[in-house]
Amino acid sequence: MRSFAEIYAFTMGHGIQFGELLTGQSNEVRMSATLRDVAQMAGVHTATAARALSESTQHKVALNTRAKVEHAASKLGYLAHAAAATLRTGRSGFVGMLVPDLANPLFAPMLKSAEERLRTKGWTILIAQVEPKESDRLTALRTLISKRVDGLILATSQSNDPILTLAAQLTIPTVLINRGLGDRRFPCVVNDDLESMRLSITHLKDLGHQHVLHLSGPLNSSTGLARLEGFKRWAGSKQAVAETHYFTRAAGYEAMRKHLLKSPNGCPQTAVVCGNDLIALGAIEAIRELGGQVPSDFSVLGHNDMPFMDLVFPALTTVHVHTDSMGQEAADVLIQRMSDPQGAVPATRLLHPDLVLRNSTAPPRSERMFKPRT
Amino acid sequence: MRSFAEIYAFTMGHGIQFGELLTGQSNEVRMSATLRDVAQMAGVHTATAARALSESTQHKVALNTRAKVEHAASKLGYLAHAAAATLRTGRSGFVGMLVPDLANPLFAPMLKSAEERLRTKGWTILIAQVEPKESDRLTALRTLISKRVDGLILATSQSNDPILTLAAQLTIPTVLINRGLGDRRFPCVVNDDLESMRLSITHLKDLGHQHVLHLSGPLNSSTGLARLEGFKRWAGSKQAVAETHYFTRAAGYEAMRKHLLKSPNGCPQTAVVCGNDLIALGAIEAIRELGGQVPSDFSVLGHNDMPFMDLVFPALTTVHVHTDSMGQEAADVLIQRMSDPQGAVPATRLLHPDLVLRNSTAPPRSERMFKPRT
DNA sequence: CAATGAAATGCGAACGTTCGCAATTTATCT
DNA sequence: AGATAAATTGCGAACGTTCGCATTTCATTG
Repeated sequence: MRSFAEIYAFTMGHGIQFGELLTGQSNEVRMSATLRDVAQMAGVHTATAARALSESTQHKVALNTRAKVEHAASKLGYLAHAAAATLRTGRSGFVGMLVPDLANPLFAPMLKSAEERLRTKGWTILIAQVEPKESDRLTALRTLISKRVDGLILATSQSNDPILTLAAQLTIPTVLINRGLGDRRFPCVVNDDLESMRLSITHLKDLGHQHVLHLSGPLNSSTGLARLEGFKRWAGSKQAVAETHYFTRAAGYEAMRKHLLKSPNGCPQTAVVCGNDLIALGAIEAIRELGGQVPSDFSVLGHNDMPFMDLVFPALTTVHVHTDSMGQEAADVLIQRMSDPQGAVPATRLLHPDLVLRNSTAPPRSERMFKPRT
Repeated sequence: MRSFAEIYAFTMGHGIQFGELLTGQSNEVRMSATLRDVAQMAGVHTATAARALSESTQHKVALNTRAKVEHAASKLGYLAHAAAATLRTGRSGFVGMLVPDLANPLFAPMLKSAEERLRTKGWTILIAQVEPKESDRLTALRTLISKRVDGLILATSQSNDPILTLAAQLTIPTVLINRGLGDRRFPCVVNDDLESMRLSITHLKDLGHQHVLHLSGPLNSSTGLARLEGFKRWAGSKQAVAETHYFTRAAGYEAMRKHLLKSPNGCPQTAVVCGNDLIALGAIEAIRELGGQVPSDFSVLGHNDMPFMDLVFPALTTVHVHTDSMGQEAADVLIQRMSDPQGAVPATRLLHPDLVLRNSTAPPRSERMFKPRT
């Protein structure tokens, strides 16, 4: 434990000065100096102290009073009580962010870049991870509302999600991220999934593939839906499609396995376009387990280009989604909406994806059918 | 846009009833019914309404008044104003979490599991990502303090971090996670890095390795330091060590490259024990670039077992750190401290790591020296 | 120097909740 | 029934900030 003197010298050097408030004995700081204390010490009224301390109002204060107040504030280690300000102003400085799964590496860059952007502008992120269960999602949202968030970033909305309705009703500035393309009520920041699929399918056609399977994600998610539409649009509606119920490795594994095992004559498809990278990883596992090789027996295409997809084996050909720009743009749009809630709802921002060629795609195999080993 | 009736029916079905408050015209909800509104509607005093609505006090209220109040509350879509409660009680229901880098996959599971645990107990996580810069870290912490967080989870502390001193001075319940082993002021939840190193070194010795290189992480982090100590302890202090200045792929690449190029007669080491998985991935890249193979020329051991380390090539032998239990335990300890701030500081919790054998380690090569291709 | 306007400060009420205490109602017991 | 205790409710102040408005101080000008 440092000595009192050391701590004092230390905090001084960082603009915090507890000296006057340390109770000599216990080395403990009085928890919170209030604005009144500061004002008293500076010999001014609380309102004046408040004005001196707030960026936006300090021009209304004489220079030397401001100095007095600032000195007192730092001497006392004054930190404004945010809750009191919130109560008075109605603004909290919070932005609520709802994500389905924090461990999903897809969301990390979004959260990171959004947080950065918002923090520099003075907002703090309240994070809420939400279950698939509808009532839980509503509860989570209500909690955030009761904290009086100034805005919301929703990365969790299924198509027709009740929480969207609630957010709309409460007229809280809201941005949908990675979901909800086409929702008229909110600005959205999404990847251009149609373009993604165009890139994917074009790539496969160039390689010579004729029969392609789409392992779509859950179709009650706007992402899953959009990618399926893109697939149909560019690959044609006669191509095979299997829905996975989650965007997970396990779901991809299951769906691929089931598909390979269901056709008695073997599988005609030579390539698999997946709703996301995790599904692709699962699909690769299933293919291997049933005696196939990637890419020689099946080309596998991922989607999103999560971290480390360049290091898996085989390095996954996938569509890079700019999740970092996504978080950033979402933050920007939200900041705009929070500053001017009356303004028109900004148009959806479509982010251009990039195809990343790696080693999980190749020309189709020569045999027409692939028969799984059993 | 849905019709008013639809929305009404919908929200009803989810326990929210805006009916009475929708201004017929604009379809807009009056932003917030207050406790006074609820009390008025129920024909009771605000205090009674408050008692009826709070879990902990509703036993003090007659059954039918409680019903009246609850009915009014749901009818009005009442949501308590958290800031007001905070102002009055001093409790915020917030836990602040400081992490160095949200995009680092190591922290995702910690955040996820901590959030889950805390949410079920009624806390909301305030997230703050902090720069390496000292003054920024202090600013971030001060922001959290001003929000009146009930507790702190710090995943960011370097050894001797000034923010620790600040947290200690303010006597805010605090838990260190993944860092800070041995700090007497706070409970810590950390991996047993000594044990990790024991497992790693034993494994390499069993394979027959004699000369081992340690690519340590930055030594101003307690993690880097602890692992280096473990390395020295189990491998002996005569073994080679190189410090990387960050826990990143790039830093691992640089350090490994530099090490391989610096010895004119070639490199005697046959195995590399890395401070974390990212460093290991970088090291592998460097080895490959200079004409080496993993594991035939060098065995490479990671640490942490981040997501997807089973899928990289070669699948990385590494030490699995139970980051999810870490988040959970940190949350539990913190909850305990928040409920009883006077209680004794709980002992450090050491989590047992597990060695995960995969394909990046093998018996040492036969040639004594490895000469990089230039 | 008085008059005028601008700049600086003071005043005090609100924001919505909770909590100790007092007052009231209801139940319990002799 | 009357007295006592217990359960229920009301009352009102406080938490710390901000903001409109009133007041004071200061500089400027005819």
